[in-house]
Amino acid sequence: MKFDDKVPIYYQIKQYIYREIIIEHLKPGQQIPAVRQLAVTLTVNVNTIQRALSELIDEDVLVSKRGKGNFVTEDTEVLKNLKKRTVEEQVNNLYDNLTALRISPDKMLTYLENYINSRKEANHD
Amino acid sequence: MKFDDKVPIYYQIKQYIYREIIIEHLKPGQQIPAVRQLAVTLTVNVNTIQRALSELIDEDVLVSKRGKGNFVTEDTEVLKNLKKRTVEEQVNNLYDNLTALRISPDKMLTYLENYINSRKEANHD
Amino acid sequence: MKFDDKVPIYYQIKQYIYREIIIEHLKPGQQIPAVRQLAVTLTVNVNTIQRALSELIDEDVLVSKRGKGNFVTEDTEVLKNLKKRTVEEQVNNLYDNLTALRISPDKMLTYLENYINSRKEANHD
Amino acid sequence: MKFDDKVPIYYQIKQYIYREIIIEHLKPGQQIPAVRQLAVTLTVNVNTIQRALSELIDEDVLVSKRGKGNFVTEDTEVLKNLKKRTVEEQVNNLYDNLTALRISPDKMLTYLENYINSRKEANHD
DNA sequence: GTGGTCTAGACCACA
DNA sequence: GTGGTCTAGACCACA
Repeated sequence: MKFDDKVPIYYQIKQYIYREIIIEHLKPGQQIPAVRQLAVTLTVNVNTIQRALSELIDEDVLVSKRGKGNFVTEDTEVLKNLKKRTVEEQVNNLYDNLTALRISPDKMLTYLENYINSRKEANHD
Repeated sequence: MKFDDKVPIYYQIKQYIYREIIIEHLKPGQQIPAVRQLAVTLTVNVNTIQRALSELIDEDVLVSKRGKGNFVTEDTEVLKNLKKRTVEEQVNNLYDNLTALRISPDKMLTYLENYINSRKEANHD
Repeated sequence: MKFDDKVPIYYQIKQYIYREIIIEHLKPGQQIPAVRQLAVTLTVNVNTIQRALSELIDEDVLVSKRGKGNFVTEDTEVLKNLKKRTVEEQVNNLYDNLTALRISPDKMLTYLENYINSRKEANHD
Repeated sequence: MKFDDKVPIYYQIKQYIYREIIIEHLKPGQQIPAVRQLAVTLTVNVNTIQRALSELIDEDVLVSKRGKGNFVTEDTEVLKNLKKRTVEEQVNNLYDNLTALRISPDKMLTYLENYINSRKEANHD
């Protein structure tokens, strides 16, 4: 996995796990890979993984069982919020950043449409 | 100014200056505030400002004139690209992040529309 | 049983057994539940129970009889000390911790009285 | 400083800093010793200090200023709660633990009084 | 085997 | 100088 060196790695790992849960690569109640396994997969130090996980545990997204491993929560409320919060954050971000560039909401939609179309074409190559 | 403590401050200052130029708060050829002035305005250390500026000079967005100060470039090519690149980056970001969440382009547009509408209502309060 | 995850579980199990003996849920000379039974009751691994028990045996609080099981000691001296030591530890703890907060002995008593009264009221709900 | 090896060191450091703030060895708004200084004073690794501090920052008990250092909060609300919460926790603890030993509230008070008296005498030696 | 904690040491952003 | 992050490696509690 490639990391953006402008943002802490542990933070990017959190985002990665959010995504894996949201798209149900990691299902509710499922055990996530062992800390040492993740460290290898993501080519990152065990402590960095630990830091990400311990924040996810604090947020009740993961549940830690002593000596057994870490598991995705089964709390559907938490899971629903997770998706909602994550998507909203993205959209909110775009909106704020483009507004700061004095781009009107209408233009934002146009930009996004155009971008989507350009990607479609690119995929036809 | 508030900074996100997950991203280097000098980097956020660069973004800030990009914005000021794009929305023409800082016009082509205009002298930008003195380093010490910026440091006070942004409540940030002089070294941090320097780092941001020197990268902007490397990118030809700013031009440094010995003993006079720093100026926004007058190269219209650079300026046009600056805006285009900045906007595209934002849209690209949203697209990639929502795609990673398995959200279709159509749904992205819907999310953005809904968000825009919710903001309009909020502003009527 | 719920465990405080800041303290080793085997240690908390020791405390639990001390309590059961002090309040005579486990009587002098009585056989205590089998290791596997305790493991189920406390939802804890057998090894963890073993570790707690072997320390209790070392302390002469429990007596192990080959092939028969583990028994509460009948040594009244040991039992009397057990209670005394356990209570004293608690009181000593409170005293030390509050003294470290510069709270006078008089105030400690007041705090305890107030707390007891607040609990009484809570129980009337 | 001596640490109890039954409880994580970072946790004991948190308690230590709570105490220092409550007894105003560390005053509101005051800068606390540098991380590396604390590491030396408490003969503990820098990372262990960091872990304790970052939790205290999360709890708004400390405020971190980039490149400057860490400071005791000036939020009087937080500080008042800190003392209240800390004392209550202690008393609550004693109450629960002695109740589990089937000791009545009245007896608790007697035990505490006796203990206080025994300490007074000890000090006369 | 699994996670939790700690250490020694390094490098970086920021003041 | 000050804190934040990361690494390599160790040891321990628990399953």
